[in-house]
Amino acid sequence: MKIATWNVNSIRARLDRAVSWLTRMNPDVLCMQELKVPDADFPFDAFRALGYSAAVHGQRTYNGVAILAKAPLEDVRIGLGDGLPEDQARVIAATVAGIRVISAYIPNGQVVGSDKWTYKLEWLSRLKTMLARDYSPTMPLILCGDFNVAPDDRDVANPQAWADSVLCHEAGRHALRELIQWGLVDGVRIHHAGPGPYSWWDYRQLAFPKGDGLRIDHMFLTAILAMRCTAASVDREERKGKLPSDHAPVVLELGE
DNA sequence: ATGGTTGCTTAGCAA
Repeated sequence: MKIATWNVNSIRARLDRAVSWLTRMNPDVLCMQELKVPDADFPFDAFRALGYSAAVHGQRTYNGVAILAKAPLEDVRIGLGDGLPEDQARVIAATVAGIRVISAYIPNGQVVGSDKWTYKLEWLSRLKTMLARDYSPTMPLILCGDFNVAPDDRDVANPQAWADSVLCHEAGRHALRELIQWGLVDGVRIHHAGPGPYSWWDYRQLAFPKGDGLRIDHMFLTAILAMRCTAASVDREERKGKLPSDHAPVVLELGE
C-alpha cells in the first residue's frame, strides 16, 4: 500500500499537477492540505475519473484538507472535536482499508510570539488531545500533513539561517515531540537518518535552486504500521518545473 | 545587482 501526503497550496491552481502526479505515482491514499476551496468547489470529478473517492473539509481562501483513496473512505470526521471554536478547516480523518488516516494542516504561526504563534502551539496540543481521546496507540493509524515544524536541525538545510523561526523554534519542536510521544513514529526517519530529505522550499529567495529546504511535512505512524513501513521518500521532482506547489509530496510504502 | 514568490482576492494578507 502506497500512501502520500502533499500540501498542494490551492487545489484549483494545482489540479493539473495533482492529476498527473496521481497518474504517475498511483498511490492508494493521498492526504492533501491547503486546498483553499470550499467543499462545493473541490474537483471531485477529476479525481473520481482516476478511481479516487474523496473526503473533503474545505474552506474558502485558506486552509482546507482532504483524503483521497481508491478504497472506500469510512467513518469520516472533520475538525478536532473538542468543543472549542473550529473556524479553520485543518483536520480530517477517515478509515481506509482498516487504517485510520488523518490529514492535518498545522497552523504556520507567522511570527514567534504573535497571536498566530500561540494558536499554533495550542493547536498542536489540541491535536494530541484528539488522538488521546479518540484513538489508541495500539491501533493502525497514520497522521499525515504539513506540520509547519522541522523537528530538529537534521530537518533544515541551513539551520543557522532558520534558527528560532516559526518552523524551527524550540517551543514548536517541543509541542511536536509531545504529540509524537502519544505513540507515533516518524515514517521518513525509519529509512533516512538525514540530513533531509526536505519537503518544503520557500517560493522566495530562490530557495529551491539554492537547496534551502526544510522537512516540515510528515507521516507519523503507530508502531503496528511502523513495522510495516518498507520505504519512504520525498518526491523532489514534483517541486521542479512550472508553477509547482512550494511543498513536495512525501510517500510511504506499507507492506502486507 | 546584495534581491530574485505565489495564490486569493482585488490592496493586502498569508505562507
